[in-house]
Amino acid sequence: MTDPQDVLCAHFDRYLALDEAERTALKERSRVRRLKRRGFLLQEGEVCRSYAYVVEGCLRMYEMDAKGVEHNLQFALENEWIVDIGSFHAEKPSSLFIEALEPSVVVCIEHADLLQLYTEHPKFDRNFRVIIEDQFVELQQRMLRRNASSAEQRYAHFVEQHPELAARVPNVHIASYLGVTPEFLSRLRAKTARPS
Amino acid sequence: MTDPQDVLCAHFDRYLALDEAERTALKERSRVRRLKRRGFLLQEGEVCRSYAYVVEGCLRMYEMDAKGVEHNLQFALENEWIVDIGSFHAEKPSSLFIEALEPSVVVCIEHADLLQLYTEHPKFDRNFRVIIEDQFVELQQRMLRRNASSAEQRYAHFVEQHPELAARVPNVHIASYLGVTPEFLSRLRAKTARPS
DNA sequence: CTGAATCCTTGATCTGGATCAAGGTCATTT
DNA sequence: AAATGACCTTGATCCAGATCAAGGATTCAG
Repeated sequence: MTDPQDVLCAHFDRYLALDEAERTALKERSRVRRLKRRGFLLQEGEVCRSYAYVVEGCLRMYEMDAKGVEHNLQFALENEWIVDIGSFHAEKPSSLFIEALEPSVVVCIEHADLLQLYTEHPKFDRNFRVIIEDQFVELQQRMLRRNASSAEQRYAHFVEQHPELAARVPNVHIASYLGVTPEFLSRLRAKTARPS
Repeated sequence: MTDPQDVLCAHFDRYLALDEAERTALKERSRVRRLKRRGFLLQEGEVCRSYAYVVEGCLRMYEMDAKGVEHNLQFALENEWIVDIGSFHAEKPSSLFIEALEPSVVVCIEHADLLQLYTEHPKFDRNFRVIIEDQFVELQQRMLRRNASSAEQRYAHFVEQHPELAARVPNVHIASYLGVTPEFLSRLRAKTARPS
């Protein structure tokens, strides 16, 4: 049960549980990858070839702007998915990077394999639909917060909702995710820690 | 072919085309609603009961904050979907409003009906998965722009990508969607219109 | 053990965009 | 034909957060 692919199967069982055939197909059509800290799963200009499920570790997906500044779009901890869906489906070059923040283990499904899974076992259509819907809802709420709340409120909310990330990920990356500079986040932290 | 439900069927044909049985099921399980300008499809506190496809008109989805300020999350023109997916699937009260900005015609699918469609015709799982994926990718890009670009750049991009909306929707709403005040958007417009 | 990344912090200053206030133009209602 | 309200604009002022600059604390490679 510590086998990465079994972990992935168990993950799907939290949605519409898989039967034996689906489980086998999933294992055949996925593969385990290990990344060292700072290793890239995707770099700007490449096509995003795999839909990745994190079994262990922590990754981030970000874009680099014209000035070389990075903007974090998403983190993925254990049991979360990470992929540039646009690039993956269109098989077009991505503008994003996916980097491991810790030594990580992911289970990858490539484009052709996922299509096979979809057509041979429609349950995957269903499960991936639900997975994406959940991510979509979260992203919508994040967008609303970005427009409706101050940096201070956004940071407080982040720490409350993602204590795990707040503890494991450097503040520079959290700042970028929240849309503020690391300096300003540092000041916010100083303020809320000791409102003496 | 000017029948709203036929328009909806035609829309699905752009993904995995529907067969006769699916088409019939879809028509049975959806219903047409007409909204006058300023009419609400959803109000804060209600459960979002319908997945809505816009056949004619224009709607917006927004949240109202503690100070009574509105924050636009999404617009929907002809051939676009609008729904609070979180509320819809969990059948929990929404914090959002969906309002018609023009007299509009929408085709609505209610929760129980959509579940029926999903289980009786797995193709709907597929099609709705793809529809959501596309919306998700757009929202991700919007999130990145929100963090990486200035208000001026975001507005320019909006006008370029959504000339239709820029023409049909009052600037107050565009400002809110972009995350700036109407006053500031007005100044941006004045600047770019005549850099004399 | 040592130099060099990373990461965090703090200060001084600057600015994009908010806020407050007022006036102007239409369109819709009565 | 007023009158209300929706929408846009412009000015004056203010502030949240950026930028620039420097220093300290860990961690890590050689």
